[in-house]
Amino acid sequence: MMAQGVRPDLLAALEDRGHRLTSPRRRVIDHLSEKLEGFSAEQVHEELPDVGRATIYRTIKLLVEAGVVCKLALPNGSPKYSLARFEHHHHTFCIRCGNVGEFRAATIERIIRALGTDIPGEILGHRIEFYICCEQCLEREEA
Amino acid sequence: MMAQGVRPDLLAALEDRGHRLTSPRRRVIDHLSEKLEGFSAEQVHEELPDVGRATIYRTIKLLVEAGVVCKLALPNGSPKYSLARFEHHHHTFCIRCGNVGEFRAATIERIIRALGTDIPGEILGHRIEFYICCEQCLEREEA
DNA sequence: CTCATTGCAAATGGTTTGCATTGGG
DNA sequence: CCCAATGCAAACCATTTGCAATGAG
Repeated sequence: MMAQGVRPDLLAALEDRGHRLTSPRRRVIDHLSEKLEGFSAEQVHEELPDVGRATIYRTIKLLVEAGVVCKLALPNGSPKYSLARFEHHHHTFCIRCGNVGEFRAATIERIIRALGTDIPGEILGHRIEFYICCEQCLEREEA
Repeated sequence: MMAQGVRPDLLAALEDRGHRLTSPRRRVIDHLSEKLEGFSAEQVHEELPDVGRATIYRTIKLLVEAGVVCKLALPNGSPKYSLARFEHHHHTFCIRCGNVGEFRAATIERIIRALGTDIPGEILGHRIEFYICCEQCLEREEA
């Protein structure tokens, strides 16, 4: 796993909204910047034991509000988060290892717009999730 | 709201799986049978005060496992449930009143199958949710 | 200097569980 | 009769909040 430095959009998310760049927040952002996969709030707390639990939850919430981190509600278990890579996208969730991925598909958006007639009321947003067995887990299975 | 009697599929869901048709369970099923819209477990508990909270949660869980009730995880707030009306379907969630609806769209399924190539790994399932302002709320707004 | 932010610990809230009692088959 | 199911209360667990202390700008 290669370090790529702090993600500038995470820092900007706080600065642009007038939040202070305190050292606990910087620690959280530095840590999340390395994340290539989905994570839970509690997991981040375990990985950064000397940042207060409340601060971790509060910082993640700020990042979600700013749109640079996505919150994924799962049918069971606590919510998973992931760094937003694309402007608008959907998620994949590996039911084996729990990793959250991201994908964008213009096709889907077009269909969904056409689908408006099937839906009673005004469509304000949508969410699409794919439950998958990811490539790594498939490989692991073959081995 | 017109009573339509107990939904036979809810009763069958318990019988077929070897669960007893006790009177608390029958109370829950009778009550849910009248539900035209989404509900939360806690809401059912309020509406049936003399059925133990634990029994309500346990019964709903049985019905979800049997596939006759759907569990809808929302990005915030507790899960909502709804009676399953179609074999395979997706949900609409009104962000004003919180009502959960159901719709089926064969088109979507076809597209999704074609989309497999965009997704790394094996697709095992999917979920689509629409966040809407439902017709009732739109009307209410106009008034 | 001042006020946003922190960190702890306590509170919260929905859900689950342990266990003695009950009642369906 | 017997074991599954109940109901209460306590336990759980992730998340939130109150509040005094702290530190960024």
